[in-house]
Amino acid sequence: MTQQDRKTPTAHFAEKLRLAGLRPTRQRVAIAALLLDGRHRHVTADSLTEEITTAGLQVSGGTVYNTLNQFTEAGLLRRVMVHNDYSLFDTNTDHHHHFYEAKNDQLVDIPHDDVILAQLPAAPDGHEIKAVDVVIHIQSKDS
Amino acid sequence: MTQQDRKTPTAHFAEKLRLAGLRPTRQRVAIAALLLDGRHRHVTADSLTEEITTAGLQVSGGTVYNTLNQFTEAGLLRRVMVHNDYSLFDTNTDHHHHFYEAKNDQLVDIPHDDVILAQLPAAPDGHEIKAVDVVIHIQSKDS
DNA sequence: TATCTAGTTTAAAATCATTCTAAAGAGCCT
DNA sequence: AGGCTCTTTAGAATGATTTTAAACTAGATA
Repeated sequence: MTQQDRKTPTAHFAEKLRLAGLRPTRQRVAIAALLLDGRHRHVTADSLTEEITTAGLQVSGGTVYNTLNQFTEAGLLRRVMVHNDYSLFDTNTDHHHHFYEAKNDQLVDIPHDDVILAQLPAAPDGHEIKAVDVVIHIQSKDS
Repeated sequence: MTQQDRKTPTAHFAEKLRLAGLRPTRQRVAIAALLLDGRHRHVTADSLTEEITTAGLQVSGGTVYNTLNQFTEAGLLRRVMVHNDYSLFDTNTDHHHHFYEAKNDQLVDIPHDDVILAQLPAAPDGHEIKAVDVVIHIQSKDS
């Protein structure tokens, strides 16, 4: 982040959205400021709504869902698939994998280098590989 | 499958359910006969209901869901996580991975040996690895 | 075989995340 | 400022899944 960015944080995120092909509306900039600040974490529509409220902001429920989907579509967020109960989004879009503990619905990042895929199958004819997701399901030893 | 199994298919599946700790009710045996015959495929609550109907059987919707969950819990089926729209179950519980094409919601098995994980991280303290799922997202080259 | 009881099934209602709707509002180009 | 399109909004709608309470059944026991 440059000094100029620090002076006008809103402009920084607005620009980021523009680059992603998204019109920087008040709501999108606000959500971008919360989610795209570089911190790596996992959010849900619900947890994000809570953050927004806590921050004293106001965004309708539908818009929270729309924004989360649009950010994901634009590559600003990444959807993580570990269960079917609700959607999880990862603010870290770099290539990395996850530990998942079902019991506590806990998701933990695994550094990129800690998983080595020595061999992958070729994609079926006419197809190409877009992404490889590794989810390591774990559980408490005493359970 | 032994010759005796062939003579009394119902008894075969009833036994299988008992071994899994599930009381072999009419409904569970019927569903087991459809899903646990050794064929490897992916089903949803919906597609299973259709199969049941086609077979001229009758099982309530709630029971289809319950049974799918119980079979999964018992290790007779495996839940596959590729999207949040509805649950997918794999009749192949052996260790293997998947190709997934989001556009057509198409899931394809990858033979066990075609993926080699040369290195895995240690599970977080106090935890152990229960399963490792690899999903390779693919897409049509011309899209 | 009749009886009992805990576990199951059922249809219907309830839940809950998510999407859709139509109307009001806001970027942004000229 | 004007205008056109994209967004937001509140609320309704959707749809998969779970829950409910009552009717039923597998399997053990007498």
